[in-house]
Amino acid sequence: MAGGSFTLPKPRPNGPPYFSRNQVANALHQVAVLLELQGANVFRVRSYQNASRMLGSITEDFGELVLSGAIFDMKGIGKGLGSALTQAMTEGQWPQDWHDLHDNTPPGLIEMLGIPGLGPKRIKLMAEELGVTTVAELKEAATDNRIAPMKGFGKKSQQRILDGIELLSRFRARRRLDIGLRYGEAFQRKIAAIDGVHRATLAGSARRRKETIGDLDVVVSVDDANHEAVAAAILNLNGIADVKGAGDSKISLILDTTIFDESFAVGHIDPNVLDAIGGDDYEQMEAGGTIDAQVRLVPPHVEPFTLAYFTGSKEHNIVMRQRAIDRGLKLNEFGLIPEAEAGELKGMAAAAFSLKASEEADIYAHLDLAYVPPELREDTGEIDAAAAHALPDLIEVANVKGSLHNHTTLSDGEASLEQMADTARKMGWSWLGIADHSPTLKIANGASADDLLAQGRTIATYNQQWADEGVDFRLFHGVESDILPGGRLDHPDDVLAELDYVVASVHAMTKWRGRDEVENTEELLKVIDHPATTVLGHPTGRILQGREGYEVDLFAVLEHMADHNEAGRLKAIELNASPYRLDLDWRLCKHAKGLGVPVAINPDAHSIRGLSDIAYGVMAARKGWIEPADTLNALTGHELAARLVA
DNA sequence: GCCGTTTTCGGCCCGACTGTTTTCAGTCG
Repeated sequence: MAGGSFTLPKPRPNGPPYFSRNQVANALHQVAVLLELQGANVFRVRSYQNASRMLGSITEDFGELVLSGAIFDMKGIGKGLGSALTQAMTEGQWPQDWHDLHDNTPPGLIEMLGIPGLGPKRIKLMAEELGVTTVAELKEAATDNRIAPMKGFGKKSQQRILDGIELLSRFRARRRLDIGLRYGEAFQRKIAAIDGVHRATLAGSARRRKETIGDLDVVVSVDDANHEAVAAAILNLNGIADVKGAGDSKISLILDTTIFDESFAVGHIDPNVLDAIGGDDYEQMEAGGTIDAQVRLVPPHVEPFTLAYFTGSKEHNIVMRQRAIDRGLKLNEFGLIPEAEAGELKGMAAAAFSLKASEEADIYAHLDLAYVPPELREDTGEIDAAAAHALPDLIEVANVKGSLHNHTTLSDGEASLEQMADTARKMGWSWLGIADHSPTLKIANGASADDLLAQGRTIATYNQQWADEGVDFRLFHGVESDILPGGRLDHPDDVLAELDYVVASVHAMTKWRGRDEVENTEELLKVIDHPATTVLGHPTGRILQGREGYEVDLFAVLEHMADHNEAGRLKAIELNASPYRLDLDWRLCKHAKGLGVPVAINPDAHSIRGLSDIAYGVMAARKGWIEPADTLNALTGHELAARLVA
């Protein structure tokens, strides 16, 4: 989750506290992975993972939590982890055995975990028996037929490892949300159209709207009488490159682009960004390609349980099951079964005694919970909120009235000001913000101050025209200003004063990625302090599956922005809606919301088509617990104008 | 490693599938 290499974070120079919450969560995650590879007790591993995830979802000031000792009261933090974290935060030292774990684990083994079908046990065994410590050595061992003869392995395992290494190098095993959804929805539609299918639903991480998707899950409800025929029809669909396995209730297969009836075109990304992340290679990776899919066939009365089960997340399911156990019930993919009645029966047989559910909501109701939208099912507090009937009323695309960060032909956009405004109106928006690039970003044809001011005069003319005609639409005029050294903006103050707002963004990625978290964070705090800055654009600069963002303590940045907002100065954080970015990460949205920092969901559109990327931004915002009132997008043009002046 | 008003020890979610076995371990979600 937190970016950076797989090494324990270095303490900041001016502690205590010596580490940011990001860094601690990251360190805990690393230790969990390393312990797994050492063959440690799985429950011990889980406690590190739980602690790491918990840190990502708390809203309290983490440094204070540790320094005051309140950390020991957090669920999932006991004596061991509590004192380890306290020592780290107050003295700047990770426990010695965490360092030892790193020293004793070749990095290649961590990489091997990304190979499908390989887990910690078998990686450890191969390292011990064959001495392989890198993916390259593993490939060599498989090619030399040294893996198949090992106990517990065989020809098929060996081949699967070779295939997995190939996959790892091509896709890093996951696809972006937009790509995964396109495959998933195409596949789901084809299955739904088969005779005898009651319902086909896309489940898994695609339904939860994760920013990347490992494989697709489709839950299909079908009467027993049609089960076999439907299974056969699915295997005959176009778009299936390979069938990996077909059991009674589960079909595993690989889809390729022939699943699409129309031609497969990928989304748009700035050419300059594309170049920076490998250009053709990156495009090829996403255009050509395959995705794994699993189909589960179940009878209709079982389907809600199966759908809930395969929507996950795994962590959410674990908490749900525990809640069921507390009520004398057993929850699985077949039902919610009273322990006493089912006795020794298992699986579908026990499901005959299940409580009834015709929709997922019934399952939650049986457990005294409000229905939890799929996006929230990550075990980051949604169960407690559902128990208290305090779940957020999540934002929807229909709530969006406009967006602030969009480009025109004045810099590197494909569409004119008029075309962008026209499209926004057709989408039902009542306002649109134009923020073209600033002069320093030459590669994106950054506009000069004169051209920018001329654009402003054009916008004023249009706004007057619409007002005269009684049209409920207006343009806001801003700029996407590069953040220059020292946290300065890219135009003189008198030019900035002419604008409605400024989106301040980092583009000098090489420089920013070469620096540490402390320096980067300080620069951002400075640019936020500039009176003209309204929105912090794509806050980490990450490109999903392309490059990591620069190191930054976004918790500190958000807290700083919160101070400004409390003093009445609007400082919003962007959730860049491009499916290539989705930056701010959804995991931090909830934190922004808790601090009262408005979220600006921005398509960063470089074309009229780019405006529709708002949908992905809304998906990520929903995942981050965002309600309409937490955003700038749900404001009317009139309301936004008032906020920008204040 | 965490947790606990039936507990400070002995649990910790659950089942399917695969490939390897001949009753099961590993992986996955």
